[in-house]
Amino acid sequence: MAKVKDKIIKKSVAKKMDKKTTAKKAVKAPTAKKVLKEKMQVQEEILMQPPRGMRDLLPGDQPYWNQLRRVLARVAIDYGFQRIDTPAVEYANLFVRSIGKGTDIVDKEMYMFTTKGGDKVALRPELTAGLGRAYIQHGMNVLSKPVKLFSTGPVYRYDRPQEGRYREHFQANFDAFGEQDPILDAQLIQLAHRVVTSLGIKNIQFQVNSIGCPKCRKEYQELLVAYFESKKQKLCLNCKKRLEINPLRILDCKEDKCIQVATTAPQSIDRLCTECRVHFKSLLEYLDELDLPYVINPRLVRGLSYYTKTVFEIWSGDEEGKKHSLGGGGRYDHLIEELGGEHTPAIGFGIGMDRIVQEMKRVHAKMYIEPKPRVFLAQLGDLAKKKSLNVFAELQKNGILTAESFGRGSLKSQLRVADRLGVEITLIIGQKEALDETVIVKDMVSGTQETVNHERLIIAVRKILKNNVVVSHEGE
RNA sequence: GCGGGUAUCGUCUAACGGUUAAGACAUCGGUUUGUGGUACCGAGAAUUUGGGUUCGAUUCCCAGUACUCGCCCCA
Repeated sequence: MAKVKDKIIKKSVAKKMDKKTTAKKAVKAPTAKKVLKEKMQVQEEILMQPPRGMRDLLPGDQPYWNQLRRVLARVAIDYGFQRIDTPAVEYANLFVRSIGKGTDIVDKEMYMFTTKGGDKVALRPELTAGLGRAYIQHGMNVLSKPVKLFSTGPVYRYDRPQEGRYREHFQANFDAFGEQDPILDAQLIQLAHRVVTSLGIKNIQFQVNSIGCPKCRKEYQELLVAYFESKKQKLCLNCKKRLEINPLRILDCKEDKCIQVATTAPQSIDRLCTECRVHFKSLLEYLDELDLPYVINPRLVRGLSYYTKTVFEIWSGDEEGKKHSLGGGGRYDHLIEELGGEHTPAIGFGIGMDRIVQEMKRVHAKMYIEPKPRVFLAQLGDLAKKKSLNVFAELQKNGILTAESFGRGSLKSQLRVADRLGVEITLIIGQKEALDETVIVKDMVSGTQETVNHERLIIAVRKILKNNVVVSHEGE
């Protein structure tokens, strides 16, 4: 924490001060003290760590994230989804209306605050609501249907952090507006499947269910409440409360006794109205046709109240039989209407990017590694140092990715860095070369080097790189 | 929000209640100043915070914090 770092600074500065005071005179002591004090104050203020549940995505993790981003972007194009970005902050009411009162997300887990202007706003707990808002606001209903939107970004939930569960996490959303045909449902599941499998994640399972439309769900819910009322004594404390607020979620309870009660409870898929039953049936037919790994889970409910008909989740299983939820979604045929738009059937799903990355690591998935520089530029002496910035820019302009360590003085230490980076060529500019307008081109593999004029530099570099590529291809 | 576990350099690990808190890896510098590797030398770098017990706490006790596991919930 902050005080740890204070100590560190205190200690190191104190030590340095000792050295200085003994070596020279105590002239600089007051400045050092002042610097120390300022540093301590700053570190106290910022605590040297982000708030609870927030974390950094460090460079070491980025190859996984890059791979994921690339796959998402590619799949979005393939399936005709267009990118959209909406703000992380929206009016709180948007989420209260869409996700629904009585859900934990809204009641317990939403970051809400009042702005200086007095607006009640919230950090988005999911992406769909904002997309719906944008859809209405920008009149996307006039676009040809379905309107397919793809979005990624941070979402926020005030949870207790755990592994794979953060207060800020990243979701990717695919949503299709304006089409009620169940083939869209199937296509979206296919898309989700494509995303995870092209990342190398295996042992995927989809769970699907239908929770009906408002009409048949109401009848079902009444039936369910009646059933649970009769068995109320056997339910856990939480579920007794749920009976009042959100009875569907009792089906989802993990308590043994509730599971027992729930297994014999009436199932929503048995109580669907004709329209919903037909919809669900044809979805299943499509899924069978696609040969996707799915099971029907009659107890799958989902925590957001805007869902209708189809709901589904993506799970992956590990060797120990543990299952990890990667994402989920469903149909929300009435959300746009509830937000004040015209009747627009829609379906969408979100995946947790953090959890996907977690899975990628677990299965040692392929990562996307940025191209590495194959050339290093070393300089020696003041004049060469000045020249080197231009040479560097020249190389970049010609598409030659170049590394450097301009801050280092000795040629030896620069070559050491070059060696560690595994570059194939090191360019050396010393005092003499700077005056002659030449550069030493050193082949790091053979160790040979030649001095070339500036004009011939790019050609010389390209020649060596080209030869190396041929060699390495033959080697493979 | 509730319960359990854990906490030492950047990382991984050591230290009968008494050490100058040790080592490895990594980082930086050097081995006569314009050439990589190895080797060798050197430097910086930690007891999560606050209390208590004790002559003395990294070590024992209590609390806070963070991480972690299970619940709740979810992605």
